[in-house]
Amino acid sequence: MTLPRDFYARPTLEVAADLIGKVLVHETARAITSGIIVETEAYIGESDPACHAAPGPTVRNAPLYGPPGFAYVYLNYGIHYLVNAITEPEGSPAAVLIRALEPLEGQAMMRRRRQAAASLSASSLCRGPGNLSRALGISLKHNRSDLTHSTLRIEDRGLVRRDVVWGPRVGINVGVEHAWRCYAAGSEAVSLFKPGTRASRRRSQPSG
DNA sequence: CGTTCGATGCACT
DNA sequence: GTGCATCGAACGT
Repeated sequence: MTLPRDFYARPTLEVAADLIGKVLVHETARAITSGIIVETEAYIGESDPACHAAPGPTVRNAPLYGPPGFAYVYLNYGIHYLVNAITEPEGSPAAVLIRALEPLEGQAMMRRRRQAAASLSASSLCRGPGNLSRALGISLKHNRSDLTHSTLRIEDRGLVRRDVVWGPRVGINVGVEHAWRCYAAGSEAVSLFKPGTRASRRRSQPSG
């Protein structure tokens, strides 16, 4: 079943944990692509410096202030679309970023959309927030779409509950003190899975 | 194996 | 004009 709105109208950390093991689905005329959510991050309120609501309401971050259960999609680094699910009651700006999926349906279409080499493993197809958007064909036009009533949705398929691990959010330089990243223990589809390689990436600081 | 850096577009100042 | 909630190629060990 598709997750109802009250699933999202809760504290963001609860939603972030409960989304692990649910299924993100994008249905088009051509194909259904879907995957099991194995990694999320919470972005909570104007006091969270890494949250897009930190500067207060703007045109861009308006979906964060809207009702829960809607998608907040935006372009990052000019290249990647990032998918969030709006949480908490309307007026309380918060969201969960979906960072990685284990591919379920439509793997052939995912490979086509990503123009992936045949050697690319299935667990790499939707590893990372930019990659999963590309594999599922999600773009800016999905911003503000209703995750409870649209071709882009999140379903509960009654899959076995996963062990969930919390850690610091990645890819940001502020708000690092919060352990608001959450992932399924042992999943190879989780981003930065290989210890010591991808995990050690850091943004270089301009030196004076 | 580890780390660095360019691509690329838009919101915000 | 600046700085991103990223990715992967390229380079140095």
